[in-house]
Amino acid sequence: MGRTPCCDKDNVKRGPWSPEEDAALKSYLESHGTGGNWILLPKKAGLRRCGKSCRLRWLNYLRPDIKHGSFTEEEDSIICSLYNQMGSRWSVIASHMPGRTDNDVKNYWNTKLKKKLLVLGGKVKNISSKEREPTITNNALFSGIRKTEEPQDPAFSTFQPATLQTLSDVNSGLNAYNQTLSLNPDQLYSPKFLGFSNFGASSRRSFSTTVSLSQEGSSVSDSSSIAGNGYLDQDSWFCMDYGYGLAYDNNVNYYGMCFEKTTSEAVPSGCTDLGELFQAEIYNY
DNA sequence: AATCCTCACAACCGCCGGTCA
DNA sequence: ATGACCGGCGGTTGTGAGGAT
Repeated sequence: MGRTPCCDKDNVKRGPWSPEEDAALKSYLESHGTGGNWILLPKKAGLRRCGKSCRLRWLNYLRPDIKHGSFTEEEDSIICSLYNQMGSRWSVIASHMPGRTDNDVKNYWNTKLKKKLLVLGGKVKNISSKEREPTITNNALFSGIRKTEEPQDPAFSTFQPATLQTLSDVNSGLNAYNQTLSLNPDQLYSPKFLGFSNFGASSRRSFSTTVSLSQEGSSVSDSSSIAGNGYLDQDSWFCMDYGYGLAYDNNVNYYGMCFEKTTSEAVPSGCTDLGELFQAEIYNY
């Protein structure tokens, strides 16, 4: 026994809404509201549509406060960061972006952002403290990681499945990190994550980046103080919280950040949660 | 010009949780 | 306590436009 359907599927119109239907729905809602019942609404409004369909059309398209048009880089960063924190809770993510609907955000993620980010080939799994074994490479954790496209840069054609070690056994210090991570306050959207930008440029890798950090990752917030020349070349690593990141340059060429091996070298001073810190290799996407 | 392919986005489907009789 | 109903949500599919061949 399934649930009773919300409407008679044989007698309702489906598919794209016509301008006339839009006008009828909008007119009715503006003068009467929903009346607390979407199921009865189409009949009252003279529409041969399912109530759910009316609700969706209104919420996702007809509502006056809907923002149409392209997503901004700021919105990109918000989506990526919140997705990193909470996963596919699109309605919650959309609630942080006035004028955007959960459907908008979901579609945008699925059609654009995910492709740009999924160099990882899958969502990065969180690692419990139990799974963290200092200095032990844990291939299994990242067995699913792979590039989704051949790298543009021949230098990265030898991509190997990612491996991972924690940094929990390394000493604190600055010497391993000779790249500048300039913190851009404009990208600080939430206490729960930070934006790093303006890595500077090498001849091959010019980009700024927004790195999503979990709450614990706030411990790396002073990474901007890392001494360096502002350049990140193809062999460079940088330290970030567990998660994944989005990087893009001024031409909106996206890079993925693949968490990979760690080093016995030091992490920046101020990184207090070493168990959460890994290194990421950056790949062209 | 015709066909195929890709992409973006709108729309649908089915499940879940809250509410209420 | 139970079941029906409804709204909300996330996953998935459908559709049309535009580009490539």
